[in-house]
Amino acid sequence: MNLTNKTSKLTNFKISPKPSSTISPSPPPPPPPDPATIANLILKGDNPESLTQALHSLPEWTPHLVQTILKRLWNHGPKALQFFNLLETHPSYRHSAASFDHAIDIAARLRDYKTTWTLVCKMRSSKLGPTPKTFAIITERYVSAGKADKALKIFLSMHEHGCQQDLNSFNAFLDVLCKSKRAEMAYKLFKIFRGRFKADVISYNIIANGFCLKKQTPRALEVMREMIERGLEPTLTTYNILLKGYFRAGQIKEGWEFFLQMKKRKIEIDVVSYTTVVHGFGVAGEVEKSRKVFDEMVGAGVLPSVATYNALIQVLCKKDCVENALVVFDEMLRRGYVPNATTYNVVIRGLCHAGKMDMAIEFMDKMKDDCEPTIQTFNVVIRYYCDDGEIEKALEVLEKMNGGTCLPNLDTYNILIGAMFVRKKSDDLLIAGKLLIEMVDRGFLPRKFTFNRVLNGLMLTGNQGFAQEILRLQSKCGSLPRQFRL
DNA sequence: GCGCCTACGC
Repeated sequence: MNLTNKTSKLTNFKISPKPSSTISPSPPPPPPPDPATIANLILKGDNPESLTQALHSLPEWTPHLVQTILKRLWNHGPKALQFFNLLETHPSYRHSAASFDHAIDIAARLRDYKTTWTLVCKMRSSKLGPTPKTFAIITERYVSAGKADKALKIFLSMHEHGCQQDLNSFNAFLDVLCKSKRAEMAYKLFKIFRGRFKADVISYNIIANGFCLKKQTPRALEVMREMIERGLEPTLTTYNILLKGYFRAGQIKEGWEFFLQMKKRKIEIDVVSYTTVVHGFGVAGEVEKSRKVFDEMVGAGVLPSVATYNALIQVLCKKDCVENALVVFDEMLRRGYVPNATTYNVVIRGLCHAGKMDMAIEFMDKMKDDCEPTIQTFNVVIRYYCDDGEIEKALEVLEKMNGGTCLPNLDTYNILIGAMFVRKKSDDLLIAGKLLIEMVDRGFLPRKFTFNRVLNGLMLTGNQGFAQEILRLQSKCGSLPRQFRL
């Protein structure tokens, strides 16, 4: 047995089998394994054999623990899949359907379709699926990779994988198309298949929302009329979709009139409607109207949600000043609301934008009492440090990420690499090269522009050798699976 | 299964 450093590290964290020197007759059970520790072990473990051994020797694997670790490794696709594969040979643990879905999502995001379908086959032979959820994930990834036709074929062949299509999966597929701005294609398919799947209000809502996302409110209205003609009653969701559509398309007046019409027709306006209007007015620069609607809703017997507060706080940050936003933030706390990650991210962005970096960092620490910082939190702070020329501080934040909760994503790398050119320092270019290698290693594909920029920089600063290395990496990337934004 | 809040189109 070859016990490496990595395995003894496990002992330090007390997640290996109990020590033999127990005094009490019934020793307390070992503490549950800490997901962060295990995730870091996987990230650092470059020796697959010792890693396998370490993971297999863990006392209790649960689907929940596996899920948590996969989530943590989300921005390191190759490592996440390695982890998933290593557990497949575990003597007793068996993957759950949810873990399979997660691994399939990661493989498809890496555009590693061979692995994706291998996992689907394994899922089937373990009698865990594939489920409609699995197909929603796969088709979404194909569509966002620009392969909508392939996604359609996959949807239509679901039954060959032992998964029957029904109205729910049809709606889910339409939604995938609409969310990636393919409302026209979704609408065509909808017309072809609505009889076969007995399209319902939700199908119509999805299509209407698809047109709204493309700022085509007249088309969305058409869809709504069509549903009425066919004897389906629009729901509050239908109206809220249209309402949002007007504001998103910049039709503020139309949006407000639509809202008044909803009131007039005695439609029970809910917190979503109000949040839409508060946000819509604010984004259009109508801060006073935004506030007025916010104040009105309580009188109308509709309580604001955290999302409503988030909308108002964001509006004040962007169109008024961060100080007034903080007043609302405090008011929210006084009324017993628990801010979520969006609340903090909005406030942190506002503080950064106002040049109050120290306060932003304070909020980032305070945030941990209520929720975990997200990738957006880190990216905002890194971006503003870079803009301020505080490259070292930005890199410190990156270090923190790699040692902790949230791994850097494509945006993080793009922001940082971009910042390595402002000081015209040779050392910065070396860091840019290192970051480029790291991001490729983690399954992100840099744009051609990024490669060329780093190459030029390295050549100009006399780092020909390193430039050669980057060049080799670039040619290797041509055949690598591609990954893009989340 | 759809709708509100971070982030949005170059």
